Amino acid sequence: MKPREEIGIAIPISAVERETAISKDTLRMWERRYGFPGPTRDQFGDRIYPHAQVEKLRLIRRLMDKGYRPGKIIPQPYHALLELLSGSQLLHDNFNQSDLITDLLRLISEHRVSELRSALQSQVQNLGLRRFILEVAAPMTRAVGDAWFRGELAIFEEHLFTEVMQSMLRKWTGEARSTEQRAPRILLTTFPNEQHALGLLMVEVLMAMEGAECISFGIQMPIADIVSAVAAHQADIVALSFSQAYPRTRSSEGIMELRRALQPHIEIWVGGGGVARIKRLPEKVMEMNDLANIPAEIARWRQKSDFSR
Amino acid sequence: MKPREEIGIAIPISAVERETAISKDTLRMWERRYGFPGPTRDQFGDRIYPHAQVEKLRLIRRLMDKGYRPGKIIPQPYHALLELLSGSQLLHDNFNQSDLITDLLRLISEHRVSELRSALQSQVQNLGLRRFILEVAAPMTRAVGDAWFRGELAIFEEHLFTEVMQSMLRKWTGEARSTEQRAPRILLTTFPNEQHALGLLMVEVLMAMEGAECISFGIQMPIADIVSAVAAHQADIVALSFSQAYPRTRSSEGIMELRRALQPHIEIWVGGGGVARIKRLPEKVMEMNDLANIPAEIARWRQKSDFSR
DNA sequence: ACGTCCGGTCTGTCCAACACAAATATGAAG
DNA sequence: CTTCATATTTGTGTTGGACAGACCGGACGT
Repeated sequence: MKPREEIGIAIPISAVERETAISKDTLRMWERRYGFPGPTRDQFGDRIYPHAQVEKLRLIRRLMDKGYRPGKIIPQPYHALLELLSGSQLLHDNFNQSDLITDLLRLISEHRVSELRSALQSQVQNLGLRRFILEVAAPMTRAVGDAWFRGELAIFEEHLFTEVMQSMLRKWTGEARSTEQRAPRILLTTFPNEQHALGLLMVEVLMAMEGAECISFGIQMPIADIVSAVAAHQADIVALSFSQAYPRTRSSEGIMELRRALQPHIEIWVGGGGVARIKRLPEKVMEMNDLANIPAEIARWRQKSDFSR
Repeated sequence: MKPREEIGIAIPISAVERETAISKDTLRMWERRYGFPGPTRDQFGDRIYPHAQVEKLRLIRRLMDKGYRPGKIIPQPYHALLELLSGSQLLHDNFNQSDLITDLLRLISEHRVSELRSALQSQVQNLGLRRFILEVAAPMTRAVGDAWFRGELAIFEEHLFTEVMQSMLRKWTGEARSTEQRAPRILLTTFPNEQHALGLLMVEVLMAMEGAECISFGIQMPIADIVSAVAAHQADIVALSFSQAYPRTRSSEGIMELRRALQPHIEIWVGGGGVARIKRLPEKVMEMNDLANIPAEIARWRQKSDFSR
């Protein structure tokens, strides 16, 4: 139990773990192996990390998410890493970023909340819910995450965007629907420590539009509880969402554990930036790499279901 | 990096951390100090925890959230802990629990989701939004938390209730309102590590009904960010929600830090089960011990504001 | 040219044992 | 009953080491 006075500019190891999502063990290991980070010590001999080092760690974390390996990037100076990042990603993303997204981002950074809200609302009117999610909500969520990372948005501005978008999406969830077809009953959730709820919500709305019976449990559900809930609600499919930041080992390990615990006829669908990087998924797990595929997958399930009946 | 074969019924330490939210370090420390948990070892000498021990750990975790200390409860056998759990709060709460709440709880435990949803919906119709929140949503949130604690509801059932209620409440947030009176601009959020969003949502809806301009940042906002956001959005009031489980020291310390960082004319309103137990609140902090007081407080603010103009 | 197998290197997570500040309980004195 | 000082409890930090599995690059066969 060692909370103590903030040291102004330098933060303790637990705070670094929270901010960078790099575990304490790994931070100490890097220090031993690569000589970075090289935190100073406080009056009790505990590590405290200066702001600049934390910034570099964030950069490293982001590059690792893109596939770079620690040994190659940790020894390099900050500016070289920045170049790597802009070389790999900025071009691609800014290129496809529509004017609309850019305008909406500006509304966020200028704190014009009500204008943001009405701009989004009118997009829903124009495009319809389905295209709104695919062409506005999803790209914007990605753009906001990237802008936060590049320091163009404060974390609280990202939070605010999340809230506004959540309010909009929730309006279309959880309403009773009746369809002639057999509706797959889909249980939606995320693993523990996953904080991002937006991806899940977008999926929920899209699935509901296809006539699926969605039961969302929100974020952070222990695996054992997922198993109980599947049994209790007689779900046909479990849909899991993983954000970019979710540790690869955790996600693939967790998915395998879940696959083993569930009966084979229960399908597992996974999606989000956090699964794109996983190389080997277990058998009998569906990767949804594009929200636009949801209708096709639900149709496939219905066909399979009719056939086996 | 040590993913390896699951041993069927026993799980490695990382999985226990994920499932119980007790850190690896703490698990090892308890083993040394109290002799529990006593995991067996796999072929590599790593700890693997049998299912029964994980269940006891979950129980311990719940009791600690209610204020029990590890040293007192860890040595006790499983059944004794179960008794502690059911004995602690049962009397008081069942006494003034209305039939309606009891019925709704039954719908949750029997997994009749769509019926729960329509039952709630019709309550909104009957009572109006304001009375619905005060007389149904708030007491139910408390009842569900208690039922979970007593083991009558699984955690996934509490999650599901939260999602359903959130969907309902979100429908009334974030809509543009225009009032003649000067609307206080209210920033809503919680401190880091606070997971409960429902209280905040209920407050948001009630405040919005009084014509306040609510800007909700969702949960888990660092204090420094709150300060920046107040400046950016020129908020008049910061409203914070604390759930029962929130550590007392963190809340009172955090509130004091926030009070020091904000200009004196910015009001701080705090509420929720987590502040009821705090003895000394700093000067110039409003405690909202009842949701029903919100209209009066907003009226007070308007009067004060008119006067000082 | 392309796929596949195989050694060597890289890397994160686990282990042990200990240290100690802060939180909490306990008991004494006003 | 409150207040203050002292004792106990408890989580998080420390060092240093081990090693399984992921990853890379070269050799080989088709």
